[in-house]
Amino acid sequence: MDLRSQAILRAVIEEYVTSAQPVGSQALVERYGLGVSSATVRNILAELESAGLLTHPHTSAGRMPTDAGYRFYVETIVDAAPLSAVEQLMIRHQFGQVEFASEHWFRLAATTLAGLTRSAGLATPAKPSAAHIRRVDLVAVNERMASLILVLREGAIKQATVPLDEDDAIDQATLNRVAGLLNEHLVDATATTAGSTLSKLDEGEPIQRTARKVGERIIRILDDYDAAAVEEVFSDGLLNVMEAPEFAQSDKLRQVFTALENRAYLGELVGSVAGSSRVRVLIGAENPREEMHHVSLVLAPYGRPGRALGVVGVLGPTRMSYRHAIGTVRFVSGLMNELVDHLYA
Amino acid sequence: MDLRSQAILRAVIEEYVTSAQPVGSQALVERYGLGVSSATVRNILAELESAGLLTHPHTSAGRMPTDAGYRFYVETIVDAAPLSAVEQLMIRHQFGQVEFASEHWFRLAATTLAGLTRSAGLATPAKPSAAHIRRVDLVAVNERMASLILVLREGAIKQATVPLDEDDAIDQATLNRVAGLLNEHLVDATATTAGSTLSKLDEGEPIQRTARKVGERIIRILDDYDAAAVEEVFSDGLLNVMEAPEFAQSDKLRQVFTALENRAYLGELVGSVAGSSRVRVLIGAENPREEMHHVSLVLAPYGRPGRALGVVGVLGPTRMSYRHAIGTVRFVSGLMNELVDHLYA
DNA sequence: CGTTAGCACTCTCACCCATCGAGTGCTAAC
DNA sequence: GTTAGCACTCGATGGGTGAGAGTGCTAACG
Repeated sequence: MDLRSQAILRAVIEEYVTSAQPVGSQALVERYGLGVSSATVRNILAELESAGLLTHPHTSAGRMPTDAGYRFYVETIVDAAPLSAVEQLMIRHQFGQVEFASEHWFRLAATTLAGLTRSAGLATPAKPSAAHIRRVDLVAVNERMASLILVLREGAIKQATVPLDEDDAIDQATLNRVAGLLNEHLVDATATTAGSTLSKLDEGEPIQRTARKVGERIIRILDDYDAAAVEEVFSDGLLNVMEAPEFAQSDKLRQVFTALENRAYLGELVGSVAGSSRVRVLIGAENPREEMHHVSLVLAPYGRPGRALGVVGVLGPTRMSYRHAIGTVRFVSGLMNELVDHLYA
Repeated sequence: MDLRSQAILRAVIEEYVTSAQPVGSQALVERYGLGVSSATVRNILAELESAGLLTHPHTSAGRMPTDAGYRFYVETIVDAAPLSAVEQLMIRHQFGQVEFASEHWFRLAATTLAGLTRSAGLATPAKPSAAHIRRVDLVAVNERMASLILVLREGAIKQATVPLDEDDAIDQATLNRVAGLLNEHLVDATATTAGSTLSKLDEGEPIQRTARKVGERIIRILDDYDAAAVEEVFSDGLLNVMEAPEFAQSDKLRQVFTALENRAYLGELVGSVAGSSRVRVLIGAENPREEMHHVSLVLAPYGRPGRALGVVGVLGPTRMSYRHAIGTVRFVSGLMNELVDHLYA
């Protein structure tokens, strides 16, 4: 496609993104220094339309981009707009303020994305392919119950109660010895390796027997953690999307919200992105989900392939600033990469 | 007010709650066996209107309740509708499925309320007036940093990193001794009592010196926890509210959502409810917040007065089924009471 | 041959107006 | 006190109209 046509397509898209109104040939000539008359622009607009990149809501209206138009724009016309140094610094600072645990970061990522793009921010926690034990702790609750606290290398903390029999060790001092034993043997273990380690414990010895019982509970927790699909998707700034004029009659948006509540769908989405290592853009009807045909997603994975993977991204109207969104998502996913790396360093 | 008028007010409200349309005298006579003609009903409707309990959108339209009408209905005409035994059992079962920690319960409470009332469910965690230490644990991260894990009796787990100097104890074995010392002295302490206990430690002895340093960090965590306003308000089912026809043009609802994002406002709300021990109903313009004039809140506190207090509730259009909402909120707050009691038993 | 001016044409939007019907409020009779 | 009857009000609906925006086409231009 010739360069002038590209410039005009770009102008149409960028005008439409800000105004949310179909763009006429006149307006283009006036607002963008194209150096040609409106008639010429009209000819080109007609070509772009027959190429499927623009449409017409009706004969006497201006042009607006199609999904294919946005796709072409994203892939060939513009590059992502990187964040300014100031913005980058501010975001890094914010991440420095929260506790050092992946459980907290992903929420902040969603909030940050929402604020920067004035769209909805989405993020999932970095889910490890197999969680590793970092620390085991036992606290006596009463004569029949202990509270188990399990710290994972991934930054998560899990808590559970373990019932104890009469022949188990039940006072805090003994529980401390049990926990000591478990820490000695299970640090850095996963669900799989923990199993074989435990089987070596001596059933005859009381401390070891209790340790084994607790260990089995630990394995159940790890299994649950590993097996859970998308454990949680945090979203923020859905309000921003509500403010877009195309969603004034909230019908379309309600469908989007409903789709977002569907765990299975989110799981698919995350899965589809996790493979690649780049920012993925899903424009309108490119999304297999019918309800999402009026919105676009800009998603990127973060974390360590094969270890822990999460996804961050932005959801907005198809009429969104892809340049800005892609740049922002790229930066945030990069930052999350760094953070997760620290957990494994 | 005479009984027949009450019956008619009740009929208007219950009809309006389901139909969302102004109710005419004819419809009332047909659908509710009132035993009088529509003309008589009209006379009474006019009285109810001059009493301020009903309005008119315009001359030739039916009647709809005012906020005062709903208020009268809630206070004198109907009682709360208790949940069926089956529903109660199902809910109890669900709460049995999640981990035993107040941090999880309040989310489930919001989700449950949303589902049962088909409105938005709100819940805050039970915030203790002063958090109590239940367990301290230290894990070596590297030569310069330890990870501090603090378990509170209230069910919360806090994590922080503690920087260590050269002259501190830094290997895991030593950290275990430090943690042991802290557990020995600080279990059941609050921020206040922990301070005086720590000051008794001997600065000359290395283990005790490190313990003191960690202890100071612990106090900071406790202070933050105690001082935090409403730490979190979890809401679920905002979509249910979006589906109400009065919010078809999403403008009003957007204001509500914006108000809900305001922490300070939520703090006020929670504070206002925490005092009483009953279900509190805030109907439309009774709410001091202008943005909330088109919605109603049904709130109830839970927890132990003077110890840990949280709030659960429902947000819906003023045109909501108060009977059902009040019954449901009452049950859920009662259930949460039981659960929190277990933490202190 | 690409570019441009001119112009007829199309379609939406906003506005007006008449009609319709639901529901009221009043009056007079029961 | 209750009811039938009736005039009246006011929103909703639908058709008609004019203005305006923007197109597509044609013919002239460099």
